Amino acid sequence: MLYSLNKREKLSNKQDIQTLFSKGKAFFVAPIQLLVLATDKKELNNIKVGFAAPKKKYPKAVQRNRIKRLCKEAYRLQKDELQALFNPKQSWHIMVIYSGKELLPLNELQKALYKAFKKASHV
RNA sequence: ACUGCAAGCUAGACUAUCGUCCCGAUAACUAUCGGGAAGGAAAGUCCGGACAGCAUAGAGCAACGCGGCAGAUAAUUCCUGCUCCUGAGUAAUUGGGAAGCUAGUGCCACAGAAAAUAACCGCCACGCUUCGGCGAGGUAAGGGUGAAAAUGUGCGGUAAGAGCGCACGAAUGAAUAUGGCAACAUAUUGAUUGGGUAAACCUCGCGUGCUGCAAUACCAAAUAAGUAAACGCUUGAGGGCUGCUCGCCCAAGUUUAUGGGUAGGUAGCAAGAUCCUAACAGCGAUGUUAGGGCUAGAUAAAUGAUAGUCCUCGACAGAAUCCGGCUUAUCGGCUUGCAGUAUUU
RNA sequence: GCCGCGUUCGUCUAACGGUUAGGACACUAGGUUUUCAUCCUAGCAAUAGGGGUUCGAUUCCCCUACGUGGUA
Repeated sequence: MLYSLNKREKLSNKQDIQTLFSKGKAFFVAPIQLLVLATDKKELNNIKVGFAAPKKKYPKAVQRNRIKRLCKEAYRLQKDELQALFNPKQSWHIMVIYSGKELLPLNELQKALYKAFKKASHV
């Protein structure tokens, strides 16, 4: 339970993603770009996350899968600390987009993700 | 042993911890247990099918594809084997293609007399002559151009020449015999010889109805109302109807713009032209029989991370309806057969 | 996923199967000018890659690579 990341904690509605991309606020820290949107929907988990990699920078499916897996792992291992940064009264939709030129190893990716979340939570 | 050619196989292994998706059971709303979880190309979408929807009285045209023979298959233009032509290679082997220019039309730049009913310079006899040639013919041996110039060489023949005749060849299609299921090959006979190009238009033969799982079916919601314009109401607008035409059927409203609105779920969807092993038939593609297995099924989309050990230190790369082929990418490793070179026996 | 279209100098483009692949802008050199700009002259520079048909391919055919559009 502590380190889990299953279907309920991921963005799974097509319309939610559309509104997130059109109305969400964007933050850029190092290789990671975040899209954050506060919603009024009442759900069990207060944070829903999605992961993405741009097709223009990574044309091969293997590369995109690799990026998304590493990002998921980095989020999963420090989920409690990241979730504590956001207001638990609202529910949040967050999209994590990796737009760096080269792949980072996992421990550096964790630090970068934490920095990005911290910046987004301040605003 | 080295270099190469062809065919095929493989695509790091194991342990521990945390985590993802699906199925089943127990719980009952998020847990536990058990089972399963990417490829040889999953890729490109170049072909062929399955499956689904729509269409289909019938006829013609158009469009597209293919074109040696036989086999194999659910099916094909792919595949397998063979025949012929041609390019590469010392060879094993391998790339390309194969109906019809004697149905018609077009094109063949530059050069050259002429690029297709051949005659510029030549050669030849005849007539005239002011002896320089001129006229009306015959001829295609010689000349140079070009990618290509009217079957090559020799002898005979002739005014000069010419397949005009002969000998030896070349090419084409025909008949007969032999071999082969056939394409075709070999031999003999007699015949003919006026270019190339159909991956030029085209002709002949054969094949193809169209669209594609974002197909399609069901549930829920919606496609509304209003306004404006055009055409029409049996003298037929429009639709069925698809590339077009004929033809057939239905027909009183139809089309466009504006306006405002939907896009969620379930099935399709994983037991099949199925996979593995063995035997048999066949040169092979492939087929038959026996035994065993159930082996991904998501919908923002699942296989990862960390630590350790070993080795040859790990390439290209990620399923989205499913199969058969082709093509392309690929670090290496292994097996079999064959060719060439060198050495030894 | 399925179905189409395209690729020519650094950029935008032209071409009947037949020249040394043409033009404009840009770049380089020279000239004109006291100098710069304008103008004039010359130069540089391309058929996406591979194979085939043909006497000869930018053009015709096949394969590959890349780009791009449609389809809810």
